[in-house]
Amino acid sequence: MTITIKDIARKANVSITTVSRVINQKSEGIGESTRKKVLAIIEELDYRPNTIARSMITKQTNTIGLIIPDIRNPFFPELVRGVEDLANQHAYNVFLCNTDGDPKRELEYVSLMKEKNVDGIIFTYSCADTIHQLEEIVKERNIPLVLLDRGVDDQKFSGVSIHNEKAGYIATKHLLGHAHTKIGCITGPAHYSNSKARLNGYMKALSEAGISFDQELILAADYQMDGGYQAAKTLLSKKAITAIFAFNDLMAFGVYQAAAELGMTIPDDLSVVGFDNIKYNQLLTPKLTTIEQSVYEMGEISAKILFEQITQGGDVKNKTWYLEPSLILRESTKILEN
Amino acid sequence: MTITIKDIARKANVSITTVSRVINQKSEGIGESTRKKVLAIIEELDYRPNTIARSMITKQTNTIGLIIPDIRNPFFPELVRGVEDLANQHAYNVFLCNTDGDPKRELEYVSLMKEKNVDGIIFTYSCADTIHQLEEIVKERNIPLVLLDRGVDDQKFSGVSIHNEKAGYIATKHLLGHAHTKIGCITGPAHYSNSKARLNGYMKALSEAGISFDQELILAADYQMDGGYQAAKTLLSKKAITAIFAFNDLMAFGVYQAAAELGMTIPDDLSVVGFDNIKYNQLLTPKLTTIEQSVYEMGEISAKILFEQITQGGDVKNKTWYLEPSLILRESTKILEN
DNA sequence: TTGTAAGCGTTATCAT
DNA sequence: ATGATAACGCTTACAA
Repeated sequence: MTITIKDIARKANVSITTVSRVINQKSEGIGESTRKKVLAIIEELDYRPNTIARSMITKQTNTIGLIIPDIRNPFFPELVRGVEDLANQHAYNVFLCNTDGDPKRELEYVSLMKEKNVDGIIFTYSCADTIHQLEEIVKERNIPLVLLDRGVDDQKFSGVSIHNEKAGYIATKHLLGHAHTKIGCITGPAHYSNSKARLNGYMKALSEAGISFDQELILAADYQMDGGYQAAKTLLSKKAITAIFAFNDLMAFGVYQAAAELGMTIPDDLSVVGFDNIKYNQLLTPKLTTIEQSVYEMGEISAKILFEQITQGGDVKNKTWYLEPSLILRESTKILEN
Repeated sequence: MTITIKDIARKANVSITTVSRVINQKSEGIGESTRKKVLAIIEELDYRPNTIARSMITKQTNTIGLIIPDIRNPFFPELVRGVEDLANQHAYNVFLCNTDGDPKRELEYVSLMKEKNVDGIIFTYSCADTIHQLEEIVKERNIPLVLLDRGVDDQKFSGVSIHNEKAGYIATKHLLGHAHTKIGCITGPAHYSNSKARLNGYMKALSEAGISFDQELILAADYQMDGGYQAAKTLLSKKAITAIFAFNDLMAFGVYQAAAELGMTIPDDLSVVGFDNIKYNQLLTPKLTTIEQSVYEMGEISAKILFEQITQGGDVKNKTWYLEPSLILRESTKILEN
């Protein structure tokens, strides 16, 4: 038998109300002697309050849901850890949910989290449609939700993201500064807001430099290594490209493979810029120049915003937070000679 | 206001018992007409039962705890995904907990999970002491627990792990087969059971080959990249080593770095075998020969065992499951010439 | 086939 | 300073 507040009360010769009071540190109105007595018995019996019963009344579970596409994508472990660490500091636990970016599963998990009565949700969604239904599901019970990395620009929810347009701009500028003008671009899925914003940055840099935009240099892929590989092969075969900007590191890895197959040397024949600064990408030869995202921090901030919403209860104004991107210079880019 | 079973009952003109029955698919004793009526109203009001209230009675939360050292260690995402996928199939959610291998946090999380009334725990612990206190904490309430990757040999709990000794044996055998006799060994922390077992395999292969064991060729590190780097530097400076067996890929990456710094070429001057077959380690040049662990599968199996224990309720016999290791031949090992 | 009522382990309200 | 008791939303005997 698990031991309950009743057992403590009985053994201490007090009411369960009193026990409840000492448990919850209600300082007012508790005799010092009884408090000590109760505490001693709690200790002795190693009693832990049943959080479920407590939740029933308080409507609080000290639990949040973290919904992401796939923890195996090396972008996410850092982020998850940032969230979990902050949650842990607040005595919260986190449910981890993998959707694979499937709209159906995304919505299912949101509903599931609601059923589990989480106090809040942190969500990286993939499908643009999701957000509409999301509003409906979430708003009815007014459960705090923070959007992560994607779709934060709508301002319908709070959100945290890197400043993607600026990042795209910086990366492209770097390549332009190295005399490249034929810059291939491997984007993420066309409907991802982060991919769109990065592309805007790319185009802005180009137009500032007075270089006309060539649609044929742009190819959308899937943020996966193999997608990057395929796109690079296509890109490199049909155009005289001297540089490629891949919208994430995974796809940049694919570019490396394609280049190797085509007998091109990086950075001599081809400059490459990635995005994310995934750990261990410095294992590549040559090391990848890339845009840094402080992913751990992103997780932390999203959790911080979520907890603000949770504690302030409901009708806080949405916050959108943009992290500053920075370019990590390594060895995969080079000034174009000829 | 959130809508409850009462609302449904009232609107359907039935008792809450009846509603409860149709929710829980108790087929017996429900009139087809009432069932339909109730179902319609549930649909109409988009009613979801409160899982918390349900848990209070059933003592089941459909939730498991997954306690690991650090999701950022590339070994774990695969594993976590394996667990989560299987959990999801069973309509379970998983709490993710990162301990950093800190004994205090390990125990804290176990207690926390107990307080959250999880139906079971999957646990990768680091500290050998942990397991004793673990028994006490867990056994009292008889909560199903499956050990992962480490410490499974004690048979005090169910567990899943690769057959580490065999793996160590295979890796060493491979190197011996390539005429290497001075084989350096970078192990994990000395008290980790998986590291010990791998070392046993190493020694077994050596002794079978009639090669005397040299303690100086063995160096313990921390399963981290930098630890591998440091160990390799020490190892390579003091002995004429022609091959290194690193007990995980991360440390093997460190070996690559050390070799590069010392002007050694892999595999010409040094053969390297890793362990884990982490994704993207094929990005290395040359690609790393390593021991494959089916980590995703490991996660799945652990969850499978856990669910068996959960459904069979308590006093099932502990199961220990060993996965077969296999050697992935790539480019980092070479027959020793001279 | 359906309903009444007890109970799960807490917290919150109102007395005392 | 302390206690009775209702309430949280559900499941489950037991009755009808």
